[in-house]
Amino acid sequence: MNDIVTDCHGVKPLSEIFKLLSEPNRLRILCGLGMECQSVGSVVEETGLSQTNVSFHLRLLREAGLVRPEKRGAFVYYCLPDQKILALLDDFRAWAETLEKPATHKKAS
Amino acid sequence: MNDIVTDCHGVKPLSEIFKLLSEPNRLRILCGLGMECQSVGSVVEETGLSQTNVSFHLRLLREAGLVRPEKRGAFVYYCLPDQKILALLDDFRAWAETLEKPATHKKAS
DNA sequence: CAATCATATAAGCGGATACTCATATGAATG
DNA sequence: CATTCATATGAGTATCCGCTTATATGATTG
Repeated sequence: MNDIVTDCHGVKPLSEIFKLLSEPNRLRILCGLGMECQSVGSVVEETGLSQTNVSFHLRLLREAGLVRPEKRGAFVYYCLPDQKILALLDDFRAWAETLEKPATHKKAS
Repeated sequence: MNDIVTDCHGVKPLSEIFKLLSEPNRLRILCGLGMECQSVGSVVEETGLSQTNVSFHLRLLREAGLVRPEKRGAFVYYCLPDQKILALLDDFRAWAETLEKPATHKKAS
């Protein structure tokens, strides 16, 4: 296990995935697709973002294969091709909550 | 499980972690600390990055609690406070490799 | 087929960020 | 204590990225 330490040069593709997840709105969109596929309009409504902006984010996620579009009439529904990402995100969040940030030292005034 | 889908608004802190991991050099640095603590100079040597740049990245990682500094004489060694992140990164990478990117449609010429 | 609705794309702006150069701090060594 | 070594910080710059304002495509409906 932990093959990652044996090949620290192959982190580029992984970092690109993280870049996609590093944008709060994008992560929120992805997270919103967790329960079920959603149309673009539905995502717009749920997030409060502009339609243009949502389409833009969805495109990035789609091009990376993180979401999959599905045409239904005039609508396009976006789905998670693999629900496993939700578990991964949860694992990460659980771990993140255990992080102890260092004391920011302020001088006593 | 998958609490993340029940609270898509609390993704901000998680996205900040991902932002830290989204920079290839930063991820490479973190990855290099997997086996053992390393001094700044050692990281510089291993990555080929400038000392200033390494210090800059290490600061961000440190402030987030992802790495922990340890003074040893004139040197500062950086360590992973929690090796679990290596497993998480590996899980993510394994999953990322299963992603099917959509066919970029080119016209037949 | 004209109009409308759902979604996608293009161009541009403003802010964030990764990197460099210069410099500062702080420890070891003579 | 002066010099050197290890690391950290600050300012400046160039690039990237997210968002908006148009505009385009493509499907439905009358």
